[in-house]
Amino acid sequence: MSDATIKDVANECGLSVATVSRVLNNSANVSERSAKRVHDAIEKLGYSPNFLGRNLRKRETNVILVTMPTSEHSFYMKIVAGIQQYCQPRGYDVICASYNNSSEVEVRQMNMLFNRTVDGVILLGTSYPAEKLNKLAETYNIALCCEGVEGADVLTVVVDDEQGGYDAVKSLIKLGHRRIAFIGANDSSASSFKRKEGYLRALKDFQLPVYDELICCGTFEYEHGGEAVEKLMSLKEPPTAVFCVSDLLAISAVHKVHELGLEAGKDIAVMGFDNITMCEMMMPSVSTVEQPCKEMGELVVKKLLANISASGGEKDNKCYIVPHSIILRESTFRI
Amino acid sequence: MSDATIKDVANECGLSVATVSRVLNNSANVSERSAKRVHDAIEKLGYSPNFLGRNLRKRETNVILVTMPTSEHSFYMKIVAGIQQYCQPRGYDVICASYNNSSEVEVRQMNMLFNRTVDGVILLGTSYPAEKLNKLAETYNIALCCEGVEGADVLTVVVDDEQGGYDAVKSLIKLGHRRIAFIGANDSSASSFKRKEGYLRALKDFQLPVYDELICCGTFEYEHGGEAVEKLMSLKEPPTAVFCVSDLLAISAVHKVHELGLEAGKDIAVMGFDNITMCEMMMPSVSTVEQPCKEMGELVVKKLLANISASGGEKDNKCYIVPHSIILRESTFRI
DNA sequence: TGCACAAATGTAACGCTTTACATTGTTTAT
DNA sequence: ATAAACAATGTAAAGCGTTACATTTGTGCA
Repeated sequence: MSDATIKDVANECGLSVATVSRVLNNSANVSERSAKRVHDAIEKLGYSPNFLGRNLRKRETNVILVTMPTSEHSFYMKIVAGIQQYCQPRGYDVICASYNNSSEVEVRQMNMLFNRTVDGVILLGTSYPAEKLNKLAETYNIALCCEGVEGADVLTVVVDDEQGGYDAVKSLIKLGHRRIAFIGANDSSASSFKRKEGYLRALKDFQLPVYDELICCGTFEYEHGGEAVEKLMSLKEPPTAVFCVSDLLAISAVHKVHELGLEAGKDIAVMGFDNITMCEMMMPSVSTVEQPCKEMGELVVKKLLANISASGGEKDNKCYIVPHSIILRESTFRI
Repeated sequence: MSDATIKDVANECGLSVATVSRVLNNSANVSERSAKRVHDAIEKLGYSPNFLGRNLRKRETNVILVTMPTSEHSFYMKIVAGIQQYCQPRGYDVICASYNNSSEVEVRQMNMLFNRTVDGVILLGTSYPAEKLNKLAETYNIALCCEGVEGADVLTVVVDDEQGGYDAVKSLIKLGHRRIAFIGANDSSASSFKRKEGYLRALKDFQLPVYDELICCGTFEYEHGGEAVEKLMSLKEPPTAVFCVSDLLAISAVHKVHELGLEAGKDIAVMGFDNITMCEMMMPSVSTVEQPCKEMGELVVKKLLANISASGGEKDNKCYIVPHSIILRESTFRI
């Protein structure tokens, strides 16, 4: 079964391959009778068109690739869900590939773009520098989502990270906190850097001093959250609140707080960023800055598909900012 | 840049396309000098081979598809990580697609197999019945992982679900529990059904009575865990322990217990299945039956690739059982 | 020097589908 | 009745690489 080609179908029903192809693509100008004969033959032979041939001819694959630093993070998967939701009714397939934080693997995966295996790529984070991305965008259809790259004139969908950080810290201040710590990755991550900027601006706006010992820059790795908290709580004057640039770090922090015999949401307020599912499952549940993942996914792929269709010249390479929102849960409290 | 074809490269360097192709595939019998000329031309033109052409000719794509009911479950992603780890050094790419529990979407995704977009598929759960799978396996390279299908003679990698359930319940019994509840999906899920069988066998083995009111079959949805616990705890004689067929259900249960003002690991023991990352992050951390995800992923894809290579006849369609293990954490306790 | 053989390169068919263009058969308008 | 328009179908090229087979070039040995 099903190594049949369109030619076999044509022979089977006594029509030409062109007519069979027309039926397959339901083009105009094919008689009822022929259509039926073709369908019968397809049924009989268990024929399924070979997309390699079709795509080669059409110079398109109707497949969008989503790459991400790691697939073991539900945040990315939420975005993928949004992308899929938009693609499905439009005849596009979505495939994901995680490069496990290896830029080497990322480069390999981008080959799917170069060798025409996919029509476009959405990068949820990347190790490519801006110039490289700009160059790629000239020839191919690419987009960034949730992690922008400074200086990249590439279609991008992100929240306002700086403002998000600002709002998070502001909400902590409004709850009465004065000594607020920061736990983030290092500054080479655009989003972490910007969220820190927001943190600093909020302190400044509310005339709170910046204490260097309260600023913990490390990585996005889970462990870093706990380690930072350990350090913070051993200070002679520990913070009463901590803003983490990701929920994963926040959860790690909450955990460590508990391990230290303290209670998040009572002894120290913890705030994250992203609003991953786990925030609600934690006890205490974790306050955070929500990124509208589904909407971001839908928006970025909508724009990307538009670029793909508008194969002639003028591509949209704007940066779209989507609104974030503050979600207060049990891990924060009024002082 | 890079709409160059192999022909352009051939013209550029004054050699035939055959020679260029040989260089590209580093076949034997091509002179140093020619190789260099080809590489220079490729560099100059920014050429990247079109895989649609190549794959069409070679009748292979070197891509493996992994389908799953939902991508928002870290358990699946752990398996994918194992699959990727095995594939990467062997020149295969891995792509994932979630069908969001819609069999319609699943069917659509399987088209990638029929239309030769991928060389093989690994199904982490499926809505296909056994006969259908058997038929597919005749023509295509498919494998099941973590969720087997009764009666499907298809390459499969799973843990012994029945024994896993047995061992989980046995460990609860050893901790002194006598009234042990069961929270699972309905019996149409093979894994849930088997884990229940194991639960029942353990009760029988240790001469404990089966109480129907302690058996809660519903779905794999998060909410079901909490609802079941609510029901269980309102019984005149509530259980002292509960075995859940998945960690997600267990976590939901732990949550509800907390909401009811009780404490998991103290007032009631909760045990899950899978050992997803979240188990360790919970407070209390959740006891569970570990499935060796990475190993399962590696094994299933190893066998699948072997089948793909052995294109002639004798395919391996055995069912491989990998060992599970019991992990006791804070959510269980000695009574 | 000439022959046998190996290495390097080229030619062209093939894989599968789509589609511009050509052809045949019908219908409509004049 | 005849030309014109149209619907249905067919023919063959094109899309890009791979590879069996053919050809050319080069090497080693008698």
